[in-house]
This record gives sequence, C-alpha cells and structure tokens, in this order.
Amino acid sequence: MTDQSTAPRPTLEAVAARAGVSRATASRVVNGGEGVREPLVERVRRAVDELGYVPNQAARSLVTRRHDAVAVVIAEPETRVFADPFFALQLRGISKELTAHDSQLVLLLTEGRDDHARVARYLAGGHVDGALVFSLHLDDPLPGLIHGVPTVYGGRPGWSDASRGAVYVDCDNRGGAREAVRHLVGLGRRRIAHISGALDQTSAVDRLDGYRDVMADADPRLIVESDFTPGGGERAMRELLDRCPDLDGVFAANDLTAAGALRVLRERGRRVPEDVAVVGFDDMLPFTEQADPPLTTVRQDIEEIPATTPSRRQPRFRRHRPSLGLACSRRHRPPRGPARSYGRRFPATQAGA
Amino acid sequence: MTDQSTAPRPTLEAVAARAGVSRATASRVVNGGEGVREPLVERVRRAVDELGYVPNQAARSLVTRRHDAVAVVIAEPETRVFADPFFALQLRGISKELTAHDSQLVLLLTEGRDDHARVARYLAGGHVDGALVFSLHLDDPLPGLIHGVPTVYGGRPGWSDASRGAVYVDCDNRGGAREAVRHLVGLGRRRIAHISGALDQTSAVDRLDGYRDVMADADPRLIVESDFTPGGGERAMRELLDRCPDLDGVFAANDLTAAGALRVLRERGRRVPEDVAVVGFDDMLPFTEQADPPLTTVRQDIEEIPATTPSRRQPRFRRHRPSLGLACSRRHRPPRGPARSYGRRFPATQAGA
DNA sequence: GGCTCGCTTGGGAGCGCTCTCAGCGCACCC
DNA sequence: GGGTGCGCTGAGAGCGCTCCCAAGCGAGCC
Repeated sequence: MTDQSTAPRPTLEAVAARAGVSRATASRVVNGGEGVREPLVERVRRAVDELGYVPNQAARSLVTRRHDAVAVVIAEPETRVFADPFFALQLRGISKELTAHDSQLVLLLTEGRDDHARVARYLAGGHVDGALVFSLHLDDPLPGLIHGVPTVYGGRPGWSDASRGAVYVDCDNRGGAREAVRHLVGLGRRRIAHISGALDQTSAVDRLDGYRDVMADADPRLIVESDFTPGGGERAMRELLDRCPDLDGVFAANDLTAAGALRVLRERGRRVPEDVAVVGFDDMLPFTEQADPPLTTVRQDIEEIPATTPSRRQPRFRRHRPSLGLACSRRHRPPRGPARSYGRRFPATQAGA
Repeated sequence: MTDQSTAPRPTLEAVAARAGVSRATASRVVNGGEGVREPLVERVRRAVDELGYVPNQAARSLVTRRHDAVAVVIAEPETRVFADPFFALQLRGISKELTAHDSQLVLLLTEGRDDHARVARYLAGGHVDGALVFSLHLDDPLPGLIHGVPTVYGGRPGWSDASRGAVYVDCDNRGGAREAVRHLVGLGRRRIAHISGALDQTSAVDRLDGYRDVMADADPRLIVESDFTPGGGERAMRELLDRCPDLDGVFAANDLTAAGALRVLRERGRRVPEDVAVVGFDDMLPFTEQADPPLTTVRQDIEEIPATTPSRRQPRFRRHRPSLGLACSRRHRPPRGPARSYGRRFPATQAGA
C-alpha cells in the first residue's frame, strides 16, 4: 500500500505546469471552466486526473472567505434527547441538502451551559458560512451570544430579546395540534387529554396552545406536562388515567410520548381506539418502534424540511406545515402526500433584518 | 443589533499594531505565549480582547497543514439505523473528546453506495486531520477508497484486503457474548436462543461466535438472524417461540432487539426471567425505553470509548471490553464499575503500518 | 572589560489559492 | 488597411498566518 499521506499533494501550480497553462487558467477550469477554450479545459482536466489534484480548501477559503461548511448546533444537554430519532432524521435531511451543495456539516454539540461561549466563539470565528441551531430552550442564552454568522433556528426560539426577529424554520405546531384535536373531536371524543412536551420548548408550548384553541373549556386536569419521551408518556398517561378515568381521547405532544401512553393504556386494559383514541405528532413511529396498536399522527416531513438552496451563499429554507394523518386510527402515514408548504421563503440572514 | 458580519474581522496584524509588537510576537501569544515576556503577553492579550480577535483558521491551516477537525463517517444507508441511540451516544462521546482537544467534528453521512467516492474524495482532500469510520458492512468498499488520511474504524471492519491491518476500536464482542451466555448457563438455562444482529456486520458475527463458543452443540434452530432493531427482535422472538417453545433463555445481539423480544415474550405470556431469562448487549436501555421487565445487559461504555489523546496530532484510542451486567436479572447496570480496558493502545495511523 | 551564550523579538518568506488587470490575438467593421 | 472591441490568457498581488532566521540585549564568566 503506497503511503500517500507523506507524498506532498499536488498544487494548482503543478497542474498548470503539466497542462502547459498558467495557474489562473488551471484555477478557472477547476472552478467550472467558464471562459476557457475547450482544448485547454481538456488538458487541464487530464492533468488534474493524472496528478490526483484536490484543491486545498484552506487556501481557497483564505481568499474567498467562503468555507463550504455549515455548523449544526444541537443545544441539548441531555444525551437522551439527542438520541431522539427526531434529531437523527433532521441531521440526515440537512446532510443531504448540504451535500447537494458541496457543503460540509460541522456538528457542534453543547455540553451544558458553559459550553455556549465556546460555540459562540467558534461561530464568530468565521469557520463556517452559516449556522443552524436546534433544540433551543426558552431561556437559552445562545441567541444572544451568536454574532457574525447567518443563523437559522430549527424551531421557533423563545421570545427573548436576542432572538427577536431571528430567522427560523418550524412546522405549524399550533395548527397541527388543532387539526389533531379536531380529528379526535370528529371521532366523537369529548374527554380529550393532552400530554404536552417539556414546556420550556416552544414546540411544546405551541402544541399545547393548539390543543387549547380547540378545547377552550377543557377540564384542566386533562392536561399533563411531560418531556417528549416514552417514559414520560407512560408516567403522564398513568397520571391522567388516575385523574380522569373517563377520558376517551389523547393528543400526545409527539410520537414517543404517544408510544409510552399506548403502553400504559394497554396495560390498564383500555382498547385503542375503541375506548381511547390516540393521536401523536411527528410521524416518527416507523423509526422508533412498532406502535401497538398503530397510531394516528400528525405528519411532519422532517427530513425534507431543509429545502433547496437557490444560491450557495444564501441558503433558504421553507416553513413547513404538517399535514394531518388521518381519519382512520390504523395507519401510520397520511394519504394526503407530503407536507404542504406555505410557499413563503425566508432568506437565511441574521436577525434584525 | 450591530451587524458584525459586515465589519472586517481584525487580523493578527491589527492586534500586533495595537499592542505595539510584531506580528510574530502576537502570534506567539495567541498560540500560548511560550517564550514571550510577561508584559508583552499582557499587552497582546488585552489587544486581542479589545479587538475581539479570532484567528483565521484557513490562514492557519494553510501553513500548519493542521485542521483541528476530524471527520466522522457513518456509512449507514438506512435512516432507521442512524437513528439508533447507539450512534447518537458514540457521536456525543466523540464530540466531547474532540472538544477537549479543540477539534471540530465534521459529520459525513453516506447516501448509499455511490456516495462513497464523494466521502473518499473529501477525506483525500486534506480537509481533516483524521477520520473515524463507523458502521461499516462486511463488503463495504469504503476502506479501499480511503487514502491519505489517518483512519480509525469504529468496530472491526471485515477482512477485505483493503481493511487488512486497519486500525480499529471495538469492544470484545465475542468475549462479551460468551460472558452473557455463560451467565444464562449459570442461571441453569439449557435451551438458550440467540437473536443475532445483521450478519453483514462484524459485531453481529462476533457476538454470534461468542454464543457458539459456549453453546457449541446448540440446536441450530435456536439461532435467528435479525437486524439490531426492536421490530426485528419481535419477529425473531416470534419465530423462536414457534420453533422452540421450550426455550428458557435468550441472548439478544443488542438491547433494542432484546426490547422487542421482551415485548413478544410478554405478549405470549412468558414470565421474564422466571420462564425465560433474557440478556441484551450494549447497556442502551436507559436511553431507549423503559424495558419491561428490566433486563440484564452486557455493558459497553459507548460514550467513553473515545479516550484521551496524549498528542493532538496522533489521537489514540483504547480498546474496551464490556463488563458483564450481572447476576440478578433486575438491574440495568453492572455493579462492577466502568468497562475495563485492555491497556493496549493503538496509534491512529493508517493501515499498513 | 570583553566575549560568549541564551533568551526575546522582529523581519520576511511563503503556504496554495483566487481574482483583478493588462495584454494579446482575432474577427469584424468601416 | 487600420481601428475597435471582445474573448481568452497570464502575470502578479495579496488573503492571514506561522515559522525560520538573524539581530538585539543582558547576564555571566574569564
């Protein structure tokens, strides 16, 4: 096996020399070949192949001030939540999108609060062309610390001063929740409970608001705060059943929670959906575990949220709206096709625009 | 909000000028201050603070040929598997370790086979100081494509020519499996089944081998290949119960599989561990779902596998051995403390050394 | 006192690339 | 035939940093 790691990598200079052109021309070819006559393009291409030339990204960045890299910040202290397939799917979607635009994904996981300064410093350091920040909690100081780099939040950030005007991508949590609850109402359910997510996250708050929009005068005992996990869903469901044994519907803040709830309902001998109808959120079930029984869920096309990028320097994102998955409680996926978008587009520029 | 993104970032030159020293001295201070007298160090530090100077990594890399970045390649085509908390934990452990050494984590997810060339090109491009490659399948062509960058595999790669001599980190899957099965034997179980992982991955093969080491003359019908997922575990368990209703022990290739198996055992009315004792692998349960009932598992300290790095340029890793979690079937974690290591250390250099 | 040596400091080259600008050749037109 | 303009190519100046090397400056020693 040849040890290529010690051999000096060929430079543009070497390519140019081999092709018998100037460095400038070689550079043009490497960057697309615009404005270079065909025979020269051909010669340079061959030289590149023969030498196995790969551009030095550092040198390129030094002059272009572009990095072809985007940071993904996951501001989630808890390992467990990071292990949530929701993140994994999002990451994969982002990765796909970045790859399509020749960009790299730099993953920044924060280890507790003190780490925010480190992340902010890194982002300010101009190492990446932009940042995507996920899983912010309501009182998170991170938005106030980020300067100098276009930032898009995954999920509506809380209304702190720093995040006012921030650009974010989110699905219509409130509307989706409304649809979910209306679906239960449409099934004739009257005692509909809600297991919310952790209320320090806007997605949980918005889904709760959506629930309240429909169930304005609901018994407050029908609402339990949980934490988006199956275990939390179990605990919440037990509490709900103890409090309100007569409940006949449950809207869970996400599918993991719903999975836990289903387990408890089964354990307590309630038939789903005959005795208690359950609706989840996210359409994550196929990726976590076989729901038993299958579950209605609000679909959110997580992996497709990172949308196309018309311009390399100005990535754009779309706001998605979940479509409701559907009438019959025994299907995972809604028949209505992929999530519809609002059609509005947000330029990924910094807050304050 | 001031728009710092348009203001030109200060350079070392500016810092030097403000501190009244040369660029060389300023550079020395920024890089640790070795060999610079205290008053100058102080002045430079202050200038850095006042100007908000952050080194330009591109310029630095251009000359040092270091990037302070490591690529993590997850060669896993299936979204579902990527969502496995096992990866999430590994990523978090790696992130922690890299952060401690001021390195960044560049995440490379492959989208199917064709993507391997892209990944190999990126790695060859000298963008990163090293690569960690995970979740390789037995016939994966990736090891043959990677050149020019120190590579460490997470999990023993298959014995293709390209990966011969490759450096890898893995736990002692075979030994751990042996311990797990011996544990079941020690409980007096005689009809011990094995639900293996996908046998195109060495970890699955090794665990199966470990099972066979102990159960040399086992009924072949007691072995079912599965896929490391809860759903797969359910299917496998059903098949096993149909084939061998008299089984009294199950060694599952990982905890997700075990969780699925437990669900089916409960469904079929078998008591665990009275009727059927179950042992998993990975000690992942706390991160996935409440196992019901709790499960014995072979502990693998996933998050701690990426070990300390004595030298920044030559990261080192330790090989870990799982410790067995334990006699009583009702605890998650073994009381023996963290995984013990072999004490051997592997320099993270390229294959062929 | 002069010389040597070691510790600090500054000057300057150069990492590999992009991009501006000037130059050159070739129609094309008058 | 000469001028004009356009399209292509090359020369060269940096991008911001590190690091080599030489110079400066005391302290210590003969």
